[in-house]
Amino acid sequence: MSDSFAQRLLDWYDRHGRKALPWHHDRNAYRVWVSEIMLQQTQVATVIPYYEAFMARFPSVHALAEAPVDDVLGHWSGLGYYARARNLQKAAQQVVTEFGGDFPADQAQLESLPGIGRSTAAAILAQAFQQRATILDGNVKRVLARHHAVDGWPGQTRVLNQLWDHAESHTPTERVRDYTQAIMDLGAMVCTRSRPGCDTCPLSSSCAAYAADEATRYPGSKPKKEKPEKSTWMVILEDPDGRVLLEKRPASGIWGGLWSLPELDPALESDELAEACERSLGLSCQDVTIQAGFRHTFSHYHLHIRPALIAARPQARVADDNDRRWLYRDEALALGLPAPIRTLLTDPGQTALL
DNA sequence: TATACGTGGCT
DNA sequence: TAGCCAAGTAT
Repeated sequence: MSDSFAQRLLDWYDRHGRKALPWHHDRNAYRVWVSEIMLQQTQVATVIPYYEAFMARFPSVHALAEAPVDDVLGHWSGLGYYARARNLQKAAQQVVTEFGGDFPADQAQLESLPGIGRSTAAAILAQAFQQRATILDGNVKRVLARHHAVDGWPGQTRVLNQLWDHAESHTPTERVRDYTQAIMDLGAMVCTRSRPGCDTCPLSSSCAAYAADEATRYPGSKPKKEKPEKSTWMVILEDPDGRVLLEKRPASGIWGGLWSLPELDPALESDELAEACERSLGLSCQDVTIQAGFRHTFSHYHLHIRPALIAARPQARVADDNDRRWLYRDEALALGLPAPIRTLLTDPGQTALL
């Protein structure tokens, strides 16, 4: 065992740690990997129901590799960061073709797979293979920034490198799987962002921030920047049968790869929408109704969404049948609709449309 | 190095 | 309540 830091953490874990999360049973590299990807920037309570449904549908790396991508995205819909889902399937296909269906127990080879970075590779090594490896997620950053009174925002390379150094130096050679879970659990349950439970923390006796009574000063906060305001038209094109036109979004950008209502150039005036639909979608429209807009806030900008209900004339046809489909709402919900668009389609209270 | 990428919980 | 943040990675 390395230092008393790790030992105190393990003793605490034995009494208070989380040991019955869904990915803790039937533990193998595939199950650990899926959980780690879902848990990136996403809280445990949010992940659990998605994880259960995902594993029921894609129980093995082969099942995931062979599935239609819309099926994978559909199971991810509502979780956010959809590149994770597309990368997940790409990586599954690579594991099958390049590694014979077995995840490599090697840091560099794991990192060669899309969506797996330094910390996720280490988590898989520790959790699935019980190999000594060092993780550094948000919880660990907070614990270490406080324990060593590391100044500055972890987004800065200098600060990040310091945290990695501390993380490496504390990683024990024995019980790495439990240690890795322990330091994350401590961050999630005791060394929380606000109101940390220093009174019950096993590390308080050596914690520099606690000694200075300044736990919440660490880690340093991100410099704040003004979020730009963007705007878009979202058109609810309805054909005489009551079907709605959806289009598959490009793989990059917001809601990448998901099916959503078509967007139109925000510079268009409302009386130009019908003509714009005819031009860009190749179908004839009538009866444009502008709905109340609403603002949606993302990590880096605000988006003002202006919904427009447009009736398509009978026998309307669109170009690009692969990328655009007329669908009844129930069918639409089975696809990878992102949550805000799903709300538009299903919540009459919000839009007074449907 | 900075920015893009989502959604939901917390204060 | 509006802003901050969460089991990070890719570009």
